[in-house]
Amino acid sequence: MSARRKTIAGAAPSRGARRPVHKPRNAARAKREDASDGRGAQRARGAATRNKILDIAEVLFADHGFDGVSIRQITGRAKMPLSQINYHFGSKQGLFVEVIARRAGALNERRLAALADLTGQAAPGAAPSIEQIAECFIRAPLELSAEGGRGWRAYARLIAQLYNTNRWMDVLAGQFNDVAKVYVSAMERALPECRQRDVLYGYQFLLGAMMITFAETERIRHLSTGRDKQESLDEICDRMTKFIAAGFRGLATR
Amino acid sequence: MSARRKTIAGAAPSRGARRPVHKPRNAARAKREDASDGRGAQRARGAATRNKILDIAEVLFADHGFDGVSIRQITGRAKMPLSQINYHFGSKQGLFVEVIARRAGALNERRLAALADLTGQAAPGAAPSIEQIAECFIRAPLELSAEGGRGWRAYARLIAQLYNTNRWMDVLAGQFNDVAKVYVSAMERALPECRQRDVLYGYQFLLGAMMITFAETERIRHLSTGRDKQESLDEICDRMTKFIAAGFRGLATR
DNA sequence: ACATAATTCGAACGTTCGTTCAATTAATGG
DNA sequence: CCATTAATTGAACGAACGTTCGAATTATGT
Repeated sequence: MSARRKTIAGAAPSRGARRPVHKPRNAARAKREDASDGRGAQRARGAATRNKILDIAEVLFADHGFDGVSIRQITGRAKMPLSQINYHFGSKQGLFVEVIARRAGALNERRLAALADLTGQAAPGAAPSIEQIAECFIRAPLELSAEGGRGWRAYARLIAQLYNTNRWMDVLAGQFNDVAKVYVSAMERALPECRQRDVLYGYQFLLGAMMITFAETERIRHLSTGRDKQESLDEICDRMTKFIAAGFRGLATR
Repeated sequence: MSARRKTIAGAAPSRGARRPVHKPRNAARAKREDASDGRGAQRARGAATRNKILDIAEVLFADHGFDGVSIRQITGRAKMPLSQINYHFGSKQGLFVEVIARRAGALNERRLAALADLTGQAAPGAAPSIEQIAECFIRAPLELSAEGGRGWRAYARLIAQLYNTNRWMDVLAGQFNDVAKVYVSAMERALPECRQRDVLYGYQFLLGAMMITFAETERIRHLSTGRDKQESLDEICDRMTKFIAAGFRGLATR
C-alpha cells in the first residue's frame, strides 16, 4: 500500500528537491527553454532525451499506430526507464501529439516559402499555375524526406495514416489547416473557371493521392531496380504533378 | 495452476461432448456450412451469432482500429460472453481478417460485373473509355454503401485506413489485387498513349483519392446542408470520375 | 558548503488485455 | 433413450498496459 522504496531504511525525510512532478512540461517549459536563466546545460540534457524519445516513437508509431505501440517498447529501444515518457510528455498521448507537432512547423514553413517564391517570381498580376502550386505542395515533404533521412520518411507515413482516421483529425487540422487554406486560395486563383467546392474536393484528392504514395514509398522503392534516388524522387513528383494538375483542369465547368 | 471450475464438486467425469475446441473454425466449417448433413439449424444458430459479432466488430474497428478495440468491447455490445469470439474466429486477428473478407467478395463481384457490362455494350473491338472504367470502380462501393446502410459505410472507412498501413497489406492484397489487375489492364487498353508504369501510378492515385474521400464521408455529409442523398452520391462520383480521368490523360506521353 | 532545481531511475499500483478451459445447454440421428 | 455434435457460458490465467511516486543523481546559483 505504501513505503515503496527501502534503501537506508528510516533515514531523514530528505528535505531537498521535492516533487518534481512533471507538471512543467512542454508548453510551460518551451517558453523558458532558451531563456538563459542559468540552468541551460541542465535543460539541454532534457531536450536531448526528449528528442531521442521522439525519434524512436516516431518510427514505432508510424509502423504500428498509436494503440499498437506501448511506451515500454519506446523506452526499451531508447534504453531508458519507463517513467521518462510521463515525465517529459505527461502521458502517452502527449508524446504522440508532440511527435506530430515537431516536424509540422518545418513542413509548413517550406510549403509557404515555396509558394511565396512562386508568386514573387511571377509577373506582377499573373497568378501561378496549378502545376506550379501542386508541385510546391508535393515537393516540400519529398525534399525534406530526402534530406532528413529516415525520420521524415516515418513522419510522412504516420501523417498519411492519421489523415484517414477520425480520432486525430483535430490535431492534424490544428497543425496543417492554415497552410491548406493558403494553398486552396492560390488554387482558386489559378483556376477561375472552377467552382470553389470543386477546388476544395480537388485539394482533397491531391491529399489522398499524395498520402497513399508516401505511405507506400518503401514498397515502391523496393520494387524499383537500383534507380538513383534523386531521379526517382523527381519522377514521382513529376508524375503526381501532371496527374493532379490535369485532374483539376478536368473539373472546370465554365 | 489447474482445476478451474468447481460446480457440483467431484461429480462423474461427464463422458459426453468432449472438447469442442474451436478448431473447426471458418475454413473447415465453411465447406460444410450448407452441406445438409443434418445439423443445419444448429449451424444456422452459429452463423447468426457470427454475423452479429462481425457487424458490431466492423463498426468498432472502423472507428478505432484493430488495436484500439478490445474483444470485450465487442462482446459487450453484442451482449455475449467473451469466449464467443475465440470460439467462432479462433482469435481477435481471425475476427479482423474475417471482417475484411466478408464484404470483399460482393464488392469484387460488382466491380467485375460493371466492367463486363461496359465491354459487352461497347462496339466490338472498341475499348471502353477511362471515364467509364473509373466510374465503375468508384461507383461500386458508393452504391453498396447507399444500399446496404451503415455496415458498408463502416467497411469503406475501415478499408480506407488499412490501405495506408503496412501491417494488413497482405490481407488487403489477397482480397483486392485480382480485381485491381483486371482494372489496370482495362485502363492500359483505354490509354494506349500512356506507359504501363504511369497507369499503375495513376491507379494508385485513384485509390488514394477515393479512400480519403470515403474515410471522410461522415464529415462531408455533416457539412452538406440537407441535400438529397442520391444526388449527393452522384455529385461525388461525377467529380471524382472527371478528376481521375483527366489526371490519367495528363500522364500521356506519346 | 549548501540549498535548489531539473532530470533520471526503479519499483509498484490497479486495470485491462487476449486466450484458455471445463462445464452447460441445445439440437440431431440412430 | 442415449450417444454425438455444435454452440454457449463464466471463471480464471498470465502477461502487458499506462500511470504514479519516492528517492537518487546531476548540474546550477549563492
